Amino acid sequence: MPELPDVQVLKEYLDSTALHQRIADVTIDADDMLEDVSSRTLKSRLRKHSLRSTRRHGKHLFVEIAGDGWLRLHFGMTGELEYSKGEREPGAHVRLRLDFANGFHLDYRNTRKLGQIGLVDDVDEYIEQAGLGPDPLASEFDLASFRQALAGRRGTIKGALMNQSALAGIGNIYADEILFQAKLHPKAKVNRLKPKTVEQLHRSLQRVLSRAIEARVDPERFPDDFLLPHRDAGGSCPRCGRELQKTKVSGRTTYYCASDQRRRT
DNA sequence: CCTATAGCCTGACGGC
DNA sequence: TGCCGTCAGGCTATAG
Repeated sequence: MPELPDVQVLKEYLDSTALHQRIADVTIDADDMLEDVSSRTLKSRLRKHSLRSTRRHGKHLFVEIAGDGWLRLHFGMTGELEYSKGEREPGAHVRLRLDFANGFHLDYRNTRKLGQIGLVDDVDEYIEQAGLGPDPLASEFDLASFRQALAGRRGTIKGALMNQSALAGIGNIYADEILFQAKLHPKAKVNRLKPKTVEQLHRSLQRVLSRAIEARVDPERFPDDFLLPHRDAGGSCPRCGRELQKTKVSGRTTYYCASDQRRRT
């Protein structure tokens, strides 16, 4: 699930709950999800420190450990965070639990283990080294940056939007939504797009991501013209009412409106 | 540069 | 009820 808007909501959740408290204990059950760090090291880097701030880039959440370094969380398809109080043992899919001195704990849960937990010294360096593209919600991500991100690419626009080294943060779901809002066919070729289309796509992209965040990624609070709540077999287009098409683009299940998304340039 | 494919891991769902 | 195949919103490695 967690794409850029979801991770932003998780970031704000963490910001409003788990910062500035001493970590009394750390439980890890995620050996195969740990990225370049041992369970032991991670534990000792976290314990007795507190979390100071967070940053998000694309689908990655970085949590500053007072003292030094950053905890990097990637959520894969099934990752989530929960801050709560209680003595209960971590549930089956809790990969990381931070117990705070105030009796609360923060759980990073991930059913399918497709995410990652890591430690990085320098966030910008990590982004660079991981080859992540720009974050489309960063203030400096203007039309020129978007053009730059698409420059020299071929293939489908949907594939390009989901390519994390072109742009960081868009996944299958939001790619569909952005293309729907831009009234563009998901198989349109990137290098065939008219400047005007790229401009419109840039607007749709920013609008979709920020609206989703405003709605706290709750489909019930999405604008009425969003595709996402209808993105299911048998779902119909919120604009024209026709049944949505289901197909594969760049290997991913894709829903679109054959009538409203005819444009390919 | 691109695509398609398989694989990582687990749970939900539909068909029999 | 149980078993089995399929599929899922991430990402990588491989081959072409």
